[in-house]
Amino acid sequence: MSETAKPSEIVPTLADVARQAGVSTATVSRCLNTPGQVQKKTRDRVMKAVEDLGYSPNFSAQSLAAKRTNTIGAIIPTMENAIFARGIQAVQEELGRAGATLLVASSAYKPDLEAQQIRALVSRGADGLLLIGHARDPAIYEFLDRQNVPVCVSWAYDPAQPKPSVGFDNRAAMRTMGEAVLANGHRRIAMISARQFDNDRARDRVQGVRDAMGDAGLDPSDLIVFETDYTIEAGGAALATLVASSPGPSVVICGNDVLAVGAVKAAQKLGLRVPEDISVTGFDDIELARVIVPALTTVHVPHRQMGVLAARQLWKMVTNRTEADSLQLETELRVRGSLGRPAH
Amino acid sequence: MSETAKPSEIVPTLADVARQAGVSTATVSRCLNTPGQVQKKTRDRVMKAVEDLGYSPNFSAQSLAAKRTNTIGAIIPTMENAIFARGIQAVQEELGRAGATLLVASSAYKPDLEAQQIRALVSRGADGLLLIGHARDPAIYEFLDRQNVPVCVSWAYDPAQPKPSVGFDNRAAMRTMGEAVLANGHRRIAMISARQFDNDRARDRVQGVRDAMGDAGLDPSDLIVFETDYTIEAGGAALATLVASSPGPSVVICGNDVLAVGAVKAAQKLGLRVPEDISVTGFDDIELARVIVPALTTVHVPHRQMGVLAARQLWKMVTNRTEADSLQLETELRVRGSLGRPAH
DNA sequence: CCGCGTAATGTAAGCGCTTACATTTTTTTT
DNA sequence: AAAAAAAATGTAAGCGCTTACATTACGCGG
Repeated sequence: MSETAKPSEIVPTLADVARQAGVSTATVSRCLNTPGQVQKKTRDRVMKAVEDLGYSPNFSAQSLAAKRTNTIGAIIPTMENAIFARGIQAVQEELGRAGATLLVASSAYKPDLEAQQIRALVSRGADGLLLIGHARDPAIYEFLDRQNVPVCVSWAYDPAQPKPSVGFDNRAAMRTMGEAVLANGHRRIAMISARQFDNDRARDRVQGVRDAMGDAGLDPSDLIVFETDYTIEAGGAALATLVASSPGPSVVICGNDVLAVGAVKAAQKLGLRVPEDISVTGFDDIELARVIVPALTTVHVPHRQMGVLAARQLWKMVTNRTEADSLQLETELRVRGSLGRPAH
Repeated sequence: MSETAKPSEIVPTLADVARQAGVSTATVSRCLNTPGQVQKKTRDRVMKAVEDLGYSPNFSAQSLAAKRTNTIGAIIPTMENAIFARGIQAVQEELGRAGATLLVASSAYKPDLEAQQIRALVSRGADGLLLIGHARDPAIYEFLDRQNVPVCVSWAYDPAQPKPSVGFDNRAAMRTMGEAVLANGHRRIAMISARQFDNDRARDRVQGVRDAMGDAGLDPSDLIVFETDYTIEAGGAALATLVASSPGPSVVICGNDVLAVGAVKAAQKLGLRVPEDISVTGFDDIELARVIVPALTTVHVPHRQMGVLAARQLWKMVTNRTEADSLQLETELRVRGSLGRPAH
């Protein structure tokens, strides 16, 4: 059935449908887009022709003519972390409800790759863009403004930033975690984080822990921060390095659950019991956090809800051509087995 | 910086660049697409104009005129399972190397949603489509043939099917698992699977276990199959149901790792030790499989490699406008702690 | 310095659709 | 039943780009 497709078979166009139905192309177009405007009898005839010919509109032509694509672009750091996968799935569903399509690209946490993807999505006619975190080259925002493409930032919340954001306060969330850690009596605190330089969320999370330390009368600069990639292996390697130092930390606060899982596994492999010998905490509350033993103490983030709200906000910006407000979501500390009191 | 964008700011077009550089639009187009054809001096002038104006080509116009989008569409069942996320990430990277873009949609394992997404991607001008598994309404393949859109199937391998596939033999892979289970002495075998009706991979995996049973002189129809969704919760619920039956199974073979993780967790919650009281196996070998204790005995699938090969194959079909061959990948049984000998 | 072949550039015809505006048909009003 | 208003349909001008073909510029042998 799928020999080298017959080159004679030509894909039908609007004009073909119009001819077949004996109407003008305008009428066919209206049947498809604003069916209310055309008489039932005509419409039926047109729809039959559409059916018979197996017509399917050409998206490029459509958006070229209409100057609208009903498409939203999203660029996430990676598809391999469940938090983005889940959030973006929610965005997709919500946009689908509104009749829009989502185009997803991933940047592998690389700013220049992200810039490239942004250009690609814009040139594809994305009506709006969903970006993760505020931090990026101002030139990008200028470009976006010039192209008139509305942007909504997510996975972060900061109304002071130029672009509206739908997300949570990473710093405050991690401060809560820091407080819980301190309340357990920990004083030798280390942190495994993503690179802070080009990742504002990572930066905020580190700052949150420092805030908690400062509030407790400790010197925030005592916090040991180890920067690495967001992978299980990297988390494990980081933990190994940290415990090898002296004095080793009694708790390792991880920038996300993936790192934390790596850390727990590595600790156990080194013969350390979690949390008796060393405590570990995460961030995000992905499935992994509850599968691992002990379960991770972590910060629960409502990823799906965030996706839904971000989608709505962005779509509002696109359809009304107005700026939207920032929206803050609540996170919640989930205390589970991986956090205990220090040994001595 | 991003007040309601000034409506006066107009997005520059090819013609604007041409005017600014004092050349024709054809020359500008050539500078961008086939720079070799234009003299260095002219090219520099044009590139400067492009830069100055911040010009970025309009994708719709481009593909409308060129009848080519350099875009591949992929429809996966879900983004929430790491196996697809990872494989698709590899596809994306490989296509990127070839200068193509990947558009991803997910169908939530729903055939009608998948059909809709296929139409959407085709009308967006996807030059080719990557689909998961062979099983779908023949009308869809007819539509695709009519539209001249090459298709490559992945996550499955069956050269007898009309469309070329890049993947592995689900049936043979699961037969290997069945053999390992039998070799451990299990005779009361249950399986938790996805719906077989519209999922050929699930069907093949069940069949694989039956094959192994038949070979061992057992009655393949003795296999108890419980069909449910591919989620941790569903896997747990399924296990609870299975162990409540009498005689309970001594091993539960799961259609994938996600189900298996749910099953292990549920068994442990019921006070059953894995594998002493009950064995559990998975399929895919995702990260979760090694994080859980005991680690899952599972079938390792080279997802990234599969993605890379599928991408190449598909791109070859698109650029050469020819059919490509099917490619078979090897899977490998990974025996870990979750599979043991039955209690008695 | 002419004529020729080749390389560089320009001209203009679409690609398939939407939509403002013009025209025709139907319905409503008086 | 004619006039006015409203609804349905048609006409045709683009949308921003690519590309076949036409034209011009350039380099070189004779």
